Amino acid sequence: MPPKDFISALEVAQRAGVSRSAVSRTFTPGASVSAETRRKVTDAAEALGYHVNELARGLMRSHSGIVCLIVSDVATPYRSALLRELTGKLQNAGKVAMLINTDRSDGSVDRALSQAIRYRADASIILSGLPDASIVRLCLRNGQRLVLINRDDDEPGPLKINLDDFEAGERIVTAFARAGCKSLAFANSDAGTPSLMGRERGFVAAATRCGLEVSVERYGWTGYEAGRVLAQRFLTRSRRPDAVFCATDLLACGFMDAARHQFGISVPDQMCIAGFDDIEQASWLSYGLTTFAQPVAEIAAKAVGWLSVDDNGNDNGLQSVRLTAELVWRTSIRAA
Amino acid sequence: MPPKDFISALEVAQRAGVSRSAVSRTFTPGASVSAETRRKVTDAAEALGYHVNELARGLMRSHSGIVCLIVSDVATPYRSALLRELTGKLQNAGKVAMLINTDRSDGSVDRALSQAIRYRADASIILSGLPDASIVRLCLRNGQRLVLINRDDDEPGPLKINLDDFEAGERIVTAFARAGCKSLAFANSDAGTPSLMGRERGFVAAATRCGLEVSVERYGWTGYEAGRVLAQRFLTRSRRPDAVFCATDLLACGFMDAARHQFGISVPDQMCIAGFDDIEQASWLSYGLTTFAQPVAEIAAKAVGWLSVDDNGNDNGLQSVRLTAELVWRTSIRAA
DNA sequence: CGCTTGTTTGCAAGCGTGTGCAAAGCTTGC
DNA sequence: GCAAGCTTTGCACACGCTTGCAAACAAGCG
Repeated sequence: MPPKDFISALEVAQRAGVSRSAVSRTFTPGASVSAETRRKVTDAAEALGYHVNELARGLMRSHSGIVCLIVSDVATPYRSALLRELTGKLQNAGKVAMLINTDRSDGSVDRALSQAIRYRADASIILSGLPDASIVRLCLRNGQRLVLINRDDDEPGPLKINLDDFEAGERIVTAFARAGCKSLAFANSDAGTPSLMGRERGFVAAATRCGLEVSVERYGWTGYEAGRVLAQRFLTRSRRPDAVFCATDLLACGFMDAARHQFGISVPDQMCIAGFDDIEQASWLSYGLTTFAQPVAEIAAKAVGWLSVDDNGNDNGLQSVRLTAELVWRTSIRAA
Repeated sequence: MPPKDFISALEVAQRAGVSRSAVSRTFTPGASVSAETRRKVTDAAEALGYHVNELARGLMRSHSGIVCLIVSDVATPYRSALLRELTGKLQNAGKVAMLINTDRSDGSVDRALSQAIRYRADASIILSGLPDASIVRLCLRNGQRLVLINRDDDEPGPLKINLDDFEAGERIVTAFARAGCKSLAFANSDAGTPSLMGRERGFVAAATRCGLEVSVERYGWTGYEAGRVLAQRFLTRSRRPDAVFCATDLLACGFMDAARHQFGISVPDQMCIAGFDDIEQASWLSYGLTTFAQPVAEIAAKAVGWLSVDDNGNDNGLQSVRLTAELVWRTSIRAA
């Protein structure tokens, strides 16, 4: 098999007996071509197996159609669900997703963004980490759009999509109180993300306001294993909490499993548990976790929608979106 | 903020007081540049915020550095784990991943591949679906490499990575037999994928060879819900199986949950269960699922490695790789 | 038929980069 | 001091496409 190069528009033009511009226009929506030549061109293209070279096209137009998704922990249920929504919606909008995995540590968000620039991405959507202010400015200066999801940053320019984490923390306190819980606990990771800390602050604020005992532990990454460790810490205390809010569903699953299988605690009879994210596993029979649902579809819709607003200068002022996480009731909190 | 276009090599050259070729060579590894000019160029580039335009570069060289990952059900644990490995390894190899989501039904793998062609991807890795033979040939003809993971196809050209599904099906039968199980069951999805069917065929072959009772049910997609439905079907029969092999861990989780919580069956005492994939949830305390581990890291390594072999014609004959799925023992099968 | 208006079409100038080629510069050895 | 050899540099072309511009053409109208 000879590594024959790709078919070019010129070859199509020659075969169709028209000029190169004609074939270009045929594949440019809204260009002026007669039905006759359009047919000749598409026939020739079909026969030759021609596909427009988006690289060359992106060189001429100033936009490439590429959108970078910058994300770590791709394999995590919440992240992958968001990824599914984003890629689906991006494709519907005629864009294509370039996935950059920032699992490796050192300043890799900045490296990811610089790669986005090298490929002249129209936009970048950041799901993990926080980029340096200087590179953010660089992106914006070159007309690259930027979306930050659940990463609070005050730099103006990027669109920031956040949840009502603080209020969620408050709301779950009243749910616990209504279930008759007296001694509350917050199980957090020590990642210190603004969203995680927001949930924590709202939770302890509401608890103290209600005169309820409340304590906090932070440990490790936001995964299942950390949940088990946190359970260990809380449940070996002399006085055990009877309600615990986990900053993440994964933490909650680990916590619940440890509580049940290692400490023989019955949920929700002896202890109420709530989580955050509403990952698929939260609805599994073994967990039945009452949790706050991340509106992933809505998040993705907002992000992609913002990318598609007209580029005619009017930035339409939108800088920040705040969505609410709905509490979905299952069986890990006693009925009132 | 003026949407000033990106900095080009020309501007860097002017500022550095050298020719444009010099700056091009500075950013081309292995090109001939003196230390003096290299310094001048990198300084100017730094000051101006210059980043090589990979689109233009890909136009000149015939390879773009882009590798397409074509996948459906991104949010599924096994798929997202594979995705994590692939993106990580691709980046280490200096490539960049373009993610194409084929969740939408109609012939979308073909559409995905045609997009890969339009962006002149160096290669495509297909995790889901099976492309049409004609478009496969088109890709190959243009020097695009193709990797099929767990999709058996006889078309020569692409690299095919598969597991020993049939043998795994056989091996689990002996595990069940050793645990004293008499009545075996295979819970499958009705997707009919070669890998799923391979497990099934190996399982029933070995079971009948051992003179054990065996029955098969197929239903729905390979997810948790289907597992629950399959449990319903098997466990409402007059004669219940005492060992069931689920084609997928997600099926197994659904099956186990239904068996325990809806039918009060104790696993593994009354019933042994095994799965396939070794997703993270399999190791969670609530499941402790004995299952075959997909060697995701190895799969990704093989795939990416194959993409990086020298392009100097010698296709090194490698067309097909067969990896073995190791059985990891947990607690869902009784000890011998 | 001539004039005006509107639609197609081809030409050619870019877009930002890599790279072969030859000129220029530097080093070395006699 | 000069020829030979090596390294560095600039020129100019190519890559495949879009698009402004003007020429060509078709149509409508008096």
